[in-house]
Amino acid sequence: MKNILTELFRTTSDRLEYLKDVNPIFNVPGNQEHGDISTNMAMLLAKQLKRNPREIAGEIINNLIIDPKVILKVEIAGPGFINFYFNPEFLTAIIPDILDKKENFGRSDKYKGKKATVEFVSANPTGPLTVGHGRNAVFGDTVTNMLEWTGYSVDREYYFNNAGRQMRVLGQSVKYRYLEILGQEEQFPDDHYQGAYIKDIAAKLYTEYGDTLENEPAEGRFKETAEKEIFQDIEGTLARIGINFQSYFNENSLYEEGKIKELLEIFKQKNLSYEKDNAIWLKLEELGNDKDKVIVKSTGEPTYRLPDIAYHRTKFERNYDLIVDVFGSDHNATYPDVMAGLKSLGYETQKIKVLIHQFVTIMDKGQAVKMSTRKANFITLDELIDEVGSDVVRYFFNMRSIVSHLNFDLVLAKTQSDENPVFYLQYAHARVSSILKMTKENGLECSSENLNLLTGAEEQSLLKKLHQFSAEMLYDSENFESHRITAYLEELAGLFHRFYTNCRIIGVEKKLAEARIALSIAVQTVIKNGLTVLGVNAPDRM
RNA sequence: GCGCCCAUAGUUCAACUGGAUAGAACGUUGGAUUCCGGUUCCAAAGGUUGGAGGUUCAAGUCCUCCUGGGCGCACCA
Repeated sequence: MKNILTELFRTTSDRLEYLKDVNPIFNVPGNQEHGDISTNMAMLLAKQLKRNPREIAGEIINNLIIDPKVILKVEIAGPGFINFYFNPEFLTAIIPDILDKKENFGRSDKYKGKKATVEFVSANPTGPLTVGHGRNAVFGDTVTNMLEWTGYSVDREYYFNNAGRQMRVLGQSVKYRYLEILGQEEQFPDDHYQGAYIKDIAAKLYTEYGDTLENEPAEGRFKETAEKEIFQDIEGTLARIGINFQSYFNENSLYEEGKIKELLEIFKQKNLSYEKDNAIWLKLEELGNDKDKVIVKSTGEPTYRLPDIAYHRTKFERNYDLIVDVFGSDHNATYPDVMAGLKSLGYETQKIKVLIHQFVTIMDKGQAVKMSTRKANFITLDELIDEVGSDVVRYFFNMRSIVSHLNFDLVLAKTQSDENPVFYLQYAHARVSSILKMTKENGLECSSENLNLLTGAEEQSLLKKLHQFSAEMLYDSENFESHRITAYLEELAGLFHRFYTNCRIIGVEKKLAEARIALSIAVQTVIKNGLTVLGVNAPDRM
């Protein structure tokens, strides 16, 4: 509907000069009395033209060439809104469109030919994924789906570092546990990884090698085995919620390919770095940030900033049109340094979109579940999936805007009733399948022949909602807001249940029944497409 | 102390470049259903949008200050 109006105003701007300067915004009013679509543009123009908004609105309406088959009525309301009412017959045209496009309905080719990369999860292999990683993983994957839905070709990328202090500690932790098995009880250091998975890895090494590793360094087989095992575990967990990465980018490769050295050289040549106290500093203050930061420690080891900048350089070199980074809020202070560094090198940093999500609190019976990674009393993502299943995990993590904290209610997540929105949605989808089965037994088919019979209030509301789907998907994708999809789907499912309660299919006249079947299938298709983008299953029976 | 984010109904959250009477779900209370799935539907009650100023024809939304919370302030990542 919005597209039609946009086109209408574009042609009208030939006659009204001032329409050329305004970007028309169309809204779906919350109140039905305000029409199907409304625009506030007359009010916006009022200021720059210094004229009465209602007068401008009248002038605009007089210049619109309206096809009565499409738009039934246009009116001026309130301080100067222009409200459009669509022709019910036009609204039904969405049904054959949906039935025709099926699983592709709602896609757009706006960004066809564009390439994007989405970096997410990016947890180093020091332990199993936590629920915090879960939000990152699900959101990142959904963003990828949304981008694909608008035409982008997208790579999912997982960036990790298997060198450095964290990993050394990991190897040592495993060795401690291994020596414990050999009977050498030593004080397990407080700052080492205490999770049970460390003991499992140590036990596995013992089973395989007996006591022959006693004198091996922690850096060797202990660390390597731990990394391998943990990565397998992480990949397994991600696969359970339908996430598969196209690429795992190892920080190490930046060193091996000389990218770090090269970057350091460039900073030096451009006079963006300097030496002080035996370390190399990046002139971030000069670049508009808080203060200068160390990029190479006095020990000769780079800090995370240098490889991070080098890593993002490779993203530019790989010619992505859009570079998305999904981070937890604990990273909110680190990325500005990286951005400043890249900008100083002349990269178009506006291509980078950093999405910061807030943390997750697990609520069980009204109580927040306390979590500490070191003490290993955190809930792993795997355990959460065991508890509630993949669909609920994916849906709940997508349900809220990433800027707000997420309360994950375990009790609610486990209930299979209307309290749980996932089941409400999946039920609506399954219900259509059930209807189709029943109607078939009654000799009824799906038909788009008599859609003009769909004039009831419930039917009209559903049709209008279906019209919004494509625009909603595009908007959500462009704004990286997957939670709006869940809100849309819940509204659609609600309208469907209402329709179903009030509009019978079996027992009414055949033409009407078959039109209603077509509408039901259209609704089912849209629910399924929305759920697919969210990564949630749409079952035919429950 | 400094930086980023947040504060909306009893609870969890929406509110589309600032728009019309701030919406929904759950919970609560009351009701419907001889039905194509009782995992459904309808209705009611529930709000000074944390507080105080400001900008605007119009502010939950923008600006300033205050209060309360999350995250971060390393030659860790």
